[in-house]
Amino acid sequence: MHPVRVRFAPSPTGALHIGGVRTALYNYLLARKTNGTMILRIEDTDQTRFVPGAEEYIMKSLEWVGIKIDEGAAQGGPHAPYRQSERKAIYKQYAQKLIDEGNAYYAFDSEEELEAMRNRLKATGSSLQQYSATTRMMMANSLTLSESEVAQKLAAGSPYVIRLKVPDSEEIELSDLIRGEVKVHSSQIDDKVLMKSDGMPTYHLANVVDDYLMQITHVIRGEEWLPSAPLHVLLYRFLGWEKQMPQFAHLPLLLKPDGNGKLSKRDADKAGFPLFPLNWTDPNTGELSKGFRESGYLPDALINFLAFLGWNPGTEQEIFSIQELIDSFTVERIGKAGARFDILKAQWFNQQYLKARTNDELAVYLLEALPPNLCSKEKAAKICGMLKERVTFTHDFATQARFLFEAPTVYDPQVISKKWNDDAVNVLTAFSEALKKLTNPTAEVIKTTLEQVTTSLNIGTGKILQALRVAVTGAGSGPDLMLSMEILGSQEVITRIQRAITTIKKI
RNA sequence: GGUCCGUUCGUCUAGGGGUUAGGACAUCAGAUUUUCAUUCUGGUAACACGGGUUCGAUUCCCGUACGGACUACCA
Repeated sequence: MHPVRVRFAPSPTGALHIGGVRTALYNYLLARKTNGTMILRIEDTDQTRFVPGAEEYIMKSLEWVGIKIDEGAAQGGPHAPYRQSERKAIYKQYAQKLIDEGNAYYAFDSEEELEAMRNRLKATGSSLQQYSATTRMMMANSLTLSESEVAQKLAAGSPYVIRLKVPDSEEIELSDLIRGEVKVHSSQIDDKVLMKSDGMPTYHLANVVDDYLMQITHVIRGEEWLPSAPLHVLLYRFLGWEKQMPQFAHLPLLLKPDGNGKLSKRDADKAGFPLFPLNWTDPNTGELSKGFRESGYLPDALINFLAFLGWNPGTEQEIFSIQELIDSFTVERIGKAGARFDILKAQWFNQQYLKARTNDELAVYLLEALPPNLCSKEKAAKICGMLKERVTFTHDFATQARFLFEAPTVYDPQVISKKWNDDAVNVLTAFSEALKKLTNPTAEVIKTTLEQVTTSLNIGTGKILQALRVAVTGAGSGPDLMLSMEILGSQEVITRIQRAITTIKKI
């Protein structure tokens, strides 16, 4: 396949939704697979929805998940600027071309007039309440007004928009890589606003102009754009760019985990999982939205999970590195139906990736949760090695390792009532005595020591193991006890056993 | 309402005119681990419905139902 030029084009109106991350991912995979170019274009044409920090957030998020941008607002490139607000003059020029050639027109209607038009149409029982071929001649625009009236209004600075003059009766065909041929009749499309009264273009114009100018070969975007894709085809045609029109691929939506509909923040909050890559605090409301990173997910696990929501390689392999995804990705294997977001599956992926990390890599997650200088790197790596089979999230290391740094203050009452008895106390007493004779014993040595004690007292090791565990850790279950005691050190183990014997007696 | 898109186990999905409809997550049972977790083995579980076409349809066609997206001077 020839090198593609693809773009991810978010608008900086808030945190980057996980669905957006998947769109970016599919674009990225295709770019890398074909040795093509990945472009990040900031679509900030809506000044009213601008949110400070959102653009930086998007960039940081993509960086975290490992999607590297070749051309974009931050890295520049041959088609700079990559921020639409900085390309205002460019759009204006093409809007003018459309007007000059009779494919667009000025419209001066106020909001109230538009509202009145829609109500009028509604009252007649019309199925469409649109500014279109059937209604445009009843409105205030350069089609109905005389040339001098229009010139006068323009000169007087009356607010206006530029609308596309959609042909009234024509079948518009478009070919989608995922859905095949899609046909829409032009009567269903309204005379979309191309330039807003503030001088900014709308998405429709800006997107077509930029995709052409930036030589985009494939437009991979969410399914919500499918209904307006025929409009974009029209725009390419009127601008004389039909031969250079990119190929379209409209991705299936990410759906709510239960019930139906597009996945939203509400659903995520309700089900208690994040919906954004990184933590995000809304500058206006101060509301904090949890990120996958802060919730303990690994970026490559998240990417693997996301890649499989709407795409699959056709083999039985489930775990894919980003490079493997790049190698096996094809748009042909993208599905058509929306995919439910199943956080349990994401957790499983995370667990698999955590297990595959080296102990040294994992040590970072433990260390960052601990007070400085409490634990050496080597010790942290050892602890993580012991714990890695039992964790789902990065923060699990710290919570599960807690007993190694803090002696228990409470003891699991269930274990005590079932397993704490004279035999246990006898073994523990003798065991701690035996430990005193050892220096830095390994798990192996500790184990044989314990077995020697139990055999000499003629008590099964299994009978008292739970008691030992509860004495040392406070809990009835946990990681390998012998290894835990090795890490704790014999002195600490002795102290804990003795404390347990005296405190539990009182209960 | 209209337009467009979609529909295989609970979920993500493979498959495709004749298959014991395959895998993964979840779930259940057993084994291992003298705990829990991990791991292993096994089980339950799906072609939305109705018509065609055909010797045969889950697969192709048409409807119906259901679901979704869109229907802004938002993207």
